[in-house]
Amino acid sequence: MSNQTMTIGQVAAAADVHVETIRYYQRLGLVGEPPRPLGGIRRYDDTTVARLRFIKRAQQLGFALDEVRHLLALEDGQSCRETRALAEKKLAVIDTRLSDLRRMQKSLKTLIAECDSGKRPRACPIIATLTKADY
Amino acid sequence: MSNQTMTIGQVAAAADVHVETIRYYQRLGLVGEPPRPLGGIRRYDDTTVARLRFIKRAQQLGFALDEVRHLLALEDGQSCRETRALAEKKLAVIDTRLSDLRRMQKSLKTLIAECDSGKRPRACPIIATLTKADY
DNA sequence: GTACATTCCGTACTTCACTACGGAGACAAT
DNA sequence: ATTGTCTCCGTAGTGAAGTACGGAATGTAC
Repeated sequence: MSNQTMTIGQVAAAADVHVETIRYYQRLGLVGEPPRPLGGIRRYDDTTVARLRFIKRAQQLGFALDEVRHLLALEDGQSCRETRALAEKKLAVIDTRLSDLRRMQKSLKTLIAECDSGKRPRACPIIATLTKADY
Repeated sequence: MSNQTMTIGQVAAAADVHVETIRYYQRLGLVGEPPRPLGGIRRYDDTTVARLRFIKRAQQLGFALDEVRHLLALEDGQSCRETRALAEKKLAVIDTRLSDLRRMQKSLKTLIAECDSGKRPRACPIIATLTKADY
């Protein structure tokens, strides 16, 4: 299963992305292009599938493709020192993202709770709150 | 201060957005366009500033402009229930995102710790870590 | 009353992450 | 060996959320 046997379409199906997306990532250099046998078709193995899944998950975590490129450099890089530094930078990004999201979560929870506690004023408290003071 | 006295530029400054953004929102129907006195300039009052701040905060909470349009439409109608539903949908998205990020944070922290303890395997385990887990 | 800043309005450009399209060549099944 | 599906490659279009540009009119300051 690890030898180059899959077509791009099979890789796409396995990673649950579109063929065109793979080709787009290849253009961006996020995914490699195996050599094309003269007058033939490129073949892939499951490391490409793994890479695509990685990209997908990183994206779901809110990383832009440009940042994913750096994450992938962790995998491709040889220098432990460099790898560590990158990992730490990404960790800081994640920490920031987490606290941003926690703030949003808290606001929304409060708003919903106010909605539920029948003691709401005339207007919807969500609207009222959003209309009011600066965060 | 509540009568139509401000120019679009003053409104923009007060709400901390660009003039062009206001005009863009006007095109989208998120912000109204006061009538233009013949051969004159439109004047705004601070309700427009409030509206722009509302849009900004809703965006910070993760609402897309299209959803903001919905929120604004509900502002006059009393359908708190609908607004609540919208907020709850956003909250669910944020919750998912948070747990994904926490997982990523944990992975990276582990990675960095392994780096420090010097017993890191030959290859960077990031892709292995993130690829294996079924998110 | 002239210089400079703003407004108005339309159109076009930007970035991100794809998605679609079109035509030629390749491969697999009948 | 013909049909049909895939692959390859380039270019172009999409949608979200603006941002930039340019020319004419209008407003303000000195």
